[in-house]
Amino acid sequence: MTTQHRAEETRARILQEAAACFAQYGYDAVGIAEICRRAGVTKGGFYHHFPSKQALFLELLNRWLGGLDMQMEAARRGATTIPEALRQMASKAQYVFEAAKGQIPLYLEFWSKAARDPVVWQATIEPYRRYRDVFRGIVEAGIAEGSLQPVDPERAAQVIVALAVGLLLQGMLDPEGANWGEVMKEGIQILLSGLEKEC
Amino acid sequence: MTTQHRAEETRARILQEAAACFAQYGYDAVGIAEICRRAGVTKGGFYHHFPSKQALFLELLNRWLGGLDMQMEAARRGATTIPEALRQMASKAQYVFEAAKGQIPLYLEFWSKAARDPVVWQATIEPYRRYRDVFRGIVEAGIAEGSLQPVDPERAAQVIVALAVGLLLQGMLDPEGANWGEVMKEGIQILLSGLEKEC
DNA sequence: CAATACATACCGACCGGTCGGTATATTATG
DNA sequence: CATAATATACCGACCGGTCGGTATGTATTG
Repeated sequence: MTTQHRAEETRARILQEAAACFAQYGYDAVGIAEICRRAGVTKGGFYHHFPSKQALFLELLNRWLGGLDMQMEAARRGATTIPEALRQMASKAQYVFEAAKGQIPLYLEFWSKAARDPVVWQATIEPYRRYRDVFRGIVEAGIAEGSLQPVDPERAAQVIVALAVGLLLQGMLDPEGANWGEVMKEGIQILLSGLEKEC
Repeated sequence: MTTQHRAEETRARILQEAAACFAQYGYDAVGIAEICRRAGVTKGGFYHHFPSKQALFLELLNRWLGGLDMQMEAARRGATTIPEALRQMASKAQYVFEAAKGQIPLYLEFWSKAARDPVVWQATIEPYRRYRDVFRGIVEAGIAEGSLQPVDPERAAQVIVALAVGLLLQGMLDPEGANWGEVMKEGIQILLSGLEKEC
């Protein structure tokens, strides 16, 4: 096996263990030493792969956001009408919830840091605005194709994003409190009842 | 001035400055020393009033939650029909957003800690479940009085809370990105369009 | 004088990051 | 093909500094 490949594996192990540590204890609470211990590397090895603790954190953030992007793209492409697309996204969300079970605290960690650190903020706010724009485009398309009522697309998009984010948070605080994927579908359903043109 | 009164003022100053510090820098990033400096007290003084940093944090949390309770109670009492009550709460939210402007990161800090610390979690989850129950009761009442469609009250309540929480988060990440109070009203409006019985 | 409300001085643990060094793989050279 | 030169991957001791918390002193008040 090439050293290059081995290095990639080490790097991946660090990322994986770091994600677990951050999710469990929080960014500040977990030290580099602990991550190194769990990943089977020493501090020297760690700082060979990452210039700082924050850089490691940012890489985790970007990987997560990249995954979300792909999920959303796929859901939209696979649908014919706009309400259909939204419903499919809601269904996808169920899978996201399932996959993200113990990791949601990590996402909360992202947001918490974003509120303070300008660099993290930039990395967070940019895709978040992208999502809002995507949904605004979707709502606009829905209005154009006549399947949605002529609401303010910007506002509607904000509401949709808010619903998704809010459910993520509830899922974090009370993971066993409900089938959050189902609640997401129900929520989108209620929103669509108010948005769809068919009364 | 009595010493008792002076002590209360010192205590209040510590709480106030601590809230500002936590909101600005985050729980972990700000040290006791900084809070003391800004409050014009020394460490000895601080630990005379609070047994620990976490105790201070919990007191701030409880004060915030208590305030929310009162706002919601008032909104419900002042309305005749259920949709009316929800709309009024949405309007109140606008005021909450305004008042909480720079403090929302602090609330995020609460949630972030709640995901980890069992004590903070208990203090957070309990009123949060209370809110969900309140909204479930409201939706049930709305169905009973015939102003809302017969949806699952539990789910509807979860959706409402999710919307509120999500908007809080958006308001934190991008305070100047929108008039979040207005978006809240719009969101409740859309939800009600889907929930109200009038088609 | 007793109790309250602070101030001062200090402790020990810990943490992010650095640095000199080593072992192994890769490449260049003769 | 052998070997020298270099780059990569990683080690682990160490450092400056910070932080939550404590022990003890002192001034004020009832």
